Amino acid sequence: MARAGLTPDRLARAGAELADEIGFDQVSPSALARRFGVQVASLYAHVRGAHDLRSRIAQVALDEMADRASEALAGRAGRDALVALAAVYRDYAREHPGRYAASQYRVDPGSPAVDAGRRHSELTRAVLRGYNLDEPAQTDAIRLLGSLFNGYIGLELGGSFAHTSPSSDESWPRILDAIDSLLRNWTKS
Amino acid sequence: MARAGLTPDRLARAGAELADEIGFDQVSPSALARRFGVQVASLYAHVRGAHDLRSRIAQVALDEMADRASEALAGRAGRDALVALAAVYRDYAREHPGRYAASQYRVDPGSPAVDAGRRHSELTRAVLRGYNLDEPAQTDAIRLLGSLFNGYIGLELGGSFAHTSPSSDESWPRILDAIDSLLRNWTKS
DNA sequence: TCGTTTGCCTAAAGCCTTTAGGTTTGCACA
DNA sequence: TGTGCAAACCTAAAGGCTTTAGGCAAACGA
Repeated sequence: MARAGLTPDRLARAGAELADEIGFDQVSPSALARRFGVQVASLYAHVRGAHDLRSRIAQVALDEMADRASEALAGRAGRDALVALAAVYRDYAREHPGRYAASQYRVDPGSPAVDAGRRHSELTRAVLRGYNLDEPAQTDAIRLLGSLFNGYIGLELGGSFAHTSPSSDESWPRILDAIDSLLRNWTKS
Repeated sequence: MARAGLTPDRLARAGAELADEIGFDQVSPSALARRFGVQVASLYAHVRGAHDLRSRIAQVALDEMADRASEALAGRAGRDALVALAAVYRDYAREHPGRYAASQYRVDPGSPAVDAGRRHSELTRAVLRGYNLDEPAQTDAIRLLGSLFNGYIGLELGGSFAHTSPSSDESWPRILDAIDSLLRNWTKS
């Protein structure tokens, strides 16, 4: 009987692919074992259980997004950086809806995903360097941007903006323009 | 054997309470039957299945929030209305985390929850009357506000803003101030 | 070559969802 | 006051998912 070569990492990566195909909340030890042609119980040697598996997939997604964001922000500042960061998240969510859903998975404190969260904060902070905000406005702005991106993508993926005009693609850049202007004039608000 | 007096409505309402107690995704036909002291199969006479049950709970939550918002907006305009609407959503989410989670449940097109969604849009549109935006900026602004509220509450409930200063309670009004200013100057952006 | 570790297996318990079909309850109406 | 009927609730059962326990065999070091 040839071995499948399972490792926690390969499981997480395959789980991420599976999430994009069948939806994150359909991903389970059971579904993943099927994909590897392996008995369900075999997964439990590599992963503590369903929750652990999903957390690892979340981690994969958060890391991938942070990597993309890092790359996109290199050499950009101000409005350019803002638009680029926004595009990274939105594009990632559209290319990989399952992984994006995974990134929203409630992960328990102490997990490495908390660090990934911090990494995303820092990337947003980098964007804000172009706007010269001082504390606490900078933290407020990080929260605003995080909320807006998450919220917009969530609603868009949920279909809230479909079947209404203007299209979501048209609204998005105009909203970013408005936010750019807001950030440039934050103190004067 | 005394009857429990089940109806689709009572099930949805009890499901909403249960969601606040044990978390929305723990709510299931099985859990609800336990609470009513009834066999699981009995629920299937009133509700088509787990998905239908959760959709009905989502509906309850969306309606309750819209009712509160309606009341809160009466007699308010401009910044007051904005702050009041934001408070309705945020307070509801904190008082009823399970119900709030339910309101995010992906509901299929054609369901009455779609109308509830429209009702929320209209309430946001009412807030914007105080800012004199014309189309398509008004739709953009509705989407911005919806995204921001949903996003902020989601992150806050997920603990993303805990353990960092300033507290979420401090950031929130400042963010609303910034948004108020943004809306007042939208065209000039 | 042999032992040991490790990877994957079978088996089984316990939970959940859903369907099928039976019994009882209580209301409408004679 | 009885009687019939629709509904409400029940038992039974199939099938899926998660998790634990213990067994066989493959790979690897000595």
